[in-house]
Amino acid sequence: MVERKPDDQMLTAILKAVSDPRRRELLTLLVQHGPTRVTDLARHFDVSLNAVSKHIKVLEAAGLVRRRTEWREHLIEPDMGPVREIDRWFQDLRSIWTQRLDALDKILETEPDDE
Amino acid sequence: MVERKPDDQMLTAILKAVSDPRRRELLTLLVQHGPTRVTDLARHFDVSLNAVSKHIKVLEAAGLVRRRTEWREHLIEPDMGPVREIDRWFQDLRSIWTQRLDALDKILETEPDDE
DNA sequence: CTTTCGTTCAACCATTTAGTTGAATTACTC
DNA sequence: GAGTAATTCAACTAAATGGTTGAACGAAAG
Repeated sequence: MVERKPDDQMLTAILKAVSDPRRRELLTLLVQHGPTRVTDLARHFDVSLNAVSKHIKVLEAAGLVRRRTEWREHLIEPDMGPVREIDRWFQDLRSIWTQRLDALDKILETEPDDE
Repeated sequence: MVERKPDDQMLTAILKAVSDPRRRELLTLLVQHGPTRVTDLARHFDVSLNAVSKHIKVLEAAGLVRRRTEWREHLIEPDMGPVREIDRWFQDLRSIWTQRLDALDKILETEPDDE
């Protein structure tokens, strides 16, 4: 459910997930401390446990964290994989951009005077 | 610890801006065709001109496009600059991540017995 | 058997967001 | 002067989002 559908939808999910500061902070905590229980993650914030639980679900749906359930304890761990999707998109964008500029340069080269 | 105050807000604005598929498409059009009028951009979508105008404002607030107003015609052009902020954040995150894994490796090295 | 623990689920509420339609603006053209 | 063009602004609606509180669940501990 993580990749395999390199669709725009997945990219949207990933970007939406990290566009929330709380979720970015959550991700930071996770890469700092490794697999962590939901309750322990929630301790770092002044919002309810439920709010944190929901944020984790969003990150999970975006494939940015995985969950290892050991009965009532759910260990959450980060997965940086999906970030590649973001990188790829921006790289594509930049490539189109520079390509266009190069083409423009060539035109200006052959046609020195213009209005 | 996480250094959240200064440009976290900017990062949020940028990520929120590109998390919308319509706005990503808008950006793609812009890097493909260069400076374009609002009306011409709107032609590519099946939503109202006003909707597109609002999307552009969001992109503008995030610094992802600039606007050159030549009387009633507003020329919109992309600015890839802010994308660096995104890159930087993810790079930071990954750096923390690999650093932690390295530290973990060292521990496992000296302590062959696992718990 | 009752309590505790870690977590999700369900039902709400407030705010934000993406969309709409209908002005208002203001130079140029008829 | 009236009409047109390109855009924003204002007001509104519907849906999504982030937050809350109050269950419920089911193993473990007392």
